[in-house]
Amino acid sequence: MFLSTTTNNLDAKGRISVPSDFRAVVGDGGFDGIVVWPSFDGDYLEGGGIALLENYMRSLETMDHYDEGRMALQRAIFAESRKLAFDGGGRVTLPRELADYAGLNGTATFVGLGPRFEIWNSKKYESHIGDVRRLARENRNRLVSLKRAGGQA
Amino acid sequence: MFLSTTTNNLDAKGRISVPSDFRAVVGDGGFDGIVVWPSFDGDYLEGGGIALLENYMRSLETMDHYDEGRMALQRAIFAESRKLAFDGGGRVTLPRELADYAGLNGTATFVGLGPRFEIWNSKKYESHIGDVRRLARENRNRLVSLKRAGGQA
DNA sequence: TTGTATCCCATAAATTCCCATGTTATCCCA
DNA sequence: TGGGATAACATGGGAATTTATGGGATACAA
Repeated sequence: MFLSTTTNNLDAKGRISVPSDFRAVVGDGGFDGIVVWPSFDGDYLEGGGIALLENYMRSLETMDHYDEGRMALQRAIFAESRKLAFDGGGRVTLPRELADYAGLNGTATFVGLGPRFEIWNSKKYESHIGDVRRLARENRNRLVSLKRAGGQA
Repeated sequence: MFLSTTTNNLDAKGRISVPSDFRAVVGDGGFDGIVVWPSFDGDYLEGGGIALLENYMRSLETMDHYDEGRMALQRAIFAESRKLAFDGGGRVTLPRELADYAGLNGTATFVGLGPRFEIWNSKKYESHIGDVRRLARENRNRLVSLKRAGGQA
């Protein structure tokens, strides 16, 4: 599970350290790295381990072959995804088109969201997170009912 | 279940002993430690075992993927949480931003609340607990009716 | 060649691990 | 039911390891 938020440097070669917590999560799937694609919800990147993409593939298989949504998801996620391997220091090299899409320069912010994570321009994320906190507070009552449904600690 | 209230020292390295009762509770989920995040409700921290976050994750997955509130909750909870592993002595290192958020220095107070717990600035908690007692007294009748409706105790 | 992608090495800072110690709680046995 | 032995806990300090990060050197391709 991807947790927490970390801001790391993006160097002149396009390299960035993946937070060590995140590296520990993606140790499965036989690929030592992460998978990243441009979000279709905004100008940031989404990513996860290879296992996440395999899950997506399995759920797509349950959808109708000519379902518009299915095809859109396939194109938006699979076609746009890049496999990024870790170097000896736990970094990946972010292809320029991905960095450009998310407006990344100097630093980038990894945001853990449970099963997947996002990579944001650090400044944009800071201005975005305020709204998120407000919305979360407004929706807190829905989480309380989840707590009741959800078992032990 | 997290019970009782304990005040422990927060040392210069940001380390603090997790009460041994609490450590016994979080032995599940394959992670030997706790998860802590800043409360939505005030300047203190909330925490629990990794299993609590996994429940949140499962429950959020049952909600509509494009629900604004769902996404806000996901961002606010997972992105703000930190996994804190126990050291050999049963302590965790509290990241500076969490300690700052809760105004912790010198000591901190762990408050067991059943499925989760809170971490407070000890002084603040002492002044807070007075209000809590008053509220509990005012709501005593509601607890009695619960007892009649429910099972034991 | 020129830009790009890999790989290797170096280093400062942060984090984790390990050991020591005083204190408190628990156990055991006469 | 007194202790006294034993174990568990909270806590401090230092050593060892891991991280994050920068800078070459090398190989490849446009």
